[in-house]
Amino acid sequence: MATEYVTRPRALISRILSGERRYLSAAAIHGLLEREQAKVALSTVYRTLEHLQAKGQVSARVDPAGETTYVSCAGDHHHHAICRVCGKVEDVDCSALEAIGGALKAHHGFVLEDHAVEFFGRCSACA
Amino acid sequence: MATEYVTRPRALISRILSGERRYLSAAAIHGLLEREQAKVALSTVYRTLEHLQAKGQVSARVDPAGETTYVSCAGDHHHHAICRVCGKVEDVDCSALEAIGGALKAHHGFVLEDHAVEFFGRCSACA
DNA sequence: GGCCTATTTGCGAACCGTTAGCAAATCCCC
DNA sequence: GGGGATTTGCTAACGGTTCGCAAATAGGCC
Repeated sequence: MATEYVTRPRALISRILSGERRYLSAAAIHGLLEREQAKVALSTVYRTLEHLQAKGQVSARVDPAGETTYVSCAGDHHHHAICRVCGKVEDVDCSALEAIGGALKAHHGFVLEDHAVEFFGRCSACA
Repeated sequence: MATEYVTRPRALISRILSGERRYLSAAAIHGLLEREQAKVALSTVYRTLEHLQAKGQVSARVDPAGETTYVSCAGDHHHHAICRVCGKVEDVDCSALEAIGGALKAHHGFVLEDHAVEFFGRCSACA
């Protein structure tokens, strides 16, 4: 059965992700690895990202250009505020949204099951 | 200067989009056109979609698989509730979100400039 | 420490949605 | 109907992502 190995590429990628609180593409991570002389194949980066996602340690976002990007991320339900200048990601809880469920039901007969929210602006350092 | 032509492919695609209130991929639209014997090149579908987007008549969304999908859509600021069963899209105004700006500023020093929201659930017909 | 087997990696080719180049067709206006 | 700008169709290229398979690695066991 599926025993899980801790390998060098996985350790490196996990470290990079928890250090950089920004959405990074697979190619960007691959680039950072090269910069520190670590030879890891791009396909390994993709597979590791998929693996970390399955473990709930990373969440993914597809940017408007269609490129998938990744941040390290605790598992519980929350949203992200993304700085347009430096890319920094802040965790946002928004219980405010639950309230909208009632309005959707009343106006459209729509039963709300889930939602996705992203905030864009400037973080404290870039304001 | 850029005079704008109304052509057969553009008319067909506009009609399909305003008829189907669901997010459709370029390939899906191309398929619908074929089904009605209209011969339009896939690249024309892409160009028309880009054109309609620029005119503010269509809005795009990149699905988790990275495929871009399109709906006809009025210009003013609102969000979409997407039925998970039939794909139907309802327009949702959510002034409730404006309130979150204050909390973001207070907790993280984050200056909110914009947001993106999507709701998922079941529409009245599919509930 | 060395061995064994399942897991993971690296490489390259394949894939798929999307974009670009260019000649032919189309639209609009006079 | 004629003429010039815009749009289309076709095909090839592109960029990100996935896949297949043999070589390398992790980790338990003697």
